[in-house]
Amino acid sequence: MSNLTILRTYAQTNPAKLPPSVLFSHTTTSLTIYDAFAKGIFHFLILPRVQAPFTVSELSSLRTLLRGDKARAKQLLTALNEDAKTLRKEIEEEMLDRFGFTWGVWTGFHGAPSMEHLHLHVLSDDLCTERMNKKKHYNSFHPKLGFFLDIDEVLSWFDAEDSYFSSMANMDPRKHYEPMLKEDLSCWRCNTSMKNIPTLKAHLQEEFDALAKREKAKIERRRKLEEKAARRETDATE
DNA sequence: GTTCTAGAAC
DNA sequence: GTTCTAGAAC
Repeated sequence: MSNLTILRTYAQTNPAKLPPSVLFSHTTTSLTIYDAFAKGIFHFLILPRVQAPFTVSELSSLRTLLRGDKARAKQLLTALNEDAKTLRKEIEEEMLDRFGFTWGVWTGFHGAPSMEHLHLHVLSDDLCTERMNKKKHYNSFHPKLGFFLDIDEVLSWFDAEDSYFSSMANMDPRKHYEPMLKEDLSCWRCNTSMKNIPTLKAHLQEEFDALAKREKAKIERRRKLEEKAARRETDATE
């Protein structure tokens, strides 16, 4: 099976036949799969299943979708966005269970995707997993570079002027998006420039650890306050 | 995606 | 000398 079209194959397969190592969940219109090369601790892809009136080729990428019927595209993206909201809640529950706090989860498309078939990334913003090894991996998710297209931003194009919408829909991936992957490395949280990937990853890990500490302390403070309030309540009724 | 490697950076 | 990147080949 070709790597470039594996997502297309999944999108055309009966979900019951997909292995649990691939499939996380599905609905009548979409599949949520684990990203095989997770760049965040949590990293999923939501794919639209191939169903009329959509054709395989219209669902090839965000670009092909946006260049097709506009109303239909908006409806499909809105549905994917709803699936993503549900998924984000599930991710946050698991974050609390496994890590004791929650952190950011991003939802968006790559401007120049490397695989066929529309796929919406839903990933946690830690970005220093084992699979994060190359500048282009990191830059493809950097929220300030423009390669990663947040779904809310994409949906906002539908409410903009037609000329703007069509300019975004017709953007040349090779000319517009691909050069962004070569930008210098910088921390997306604090903007500090980083000389290479190992340095960046160590820095991101520090940022993450500091965030974990702050967030857990916040949760603990809240818990203590609630405990105190509950105690006062009991005292008052005694 | 991975592996290999030349050359740059340190 | 070692670490790291980036491009080519697969």
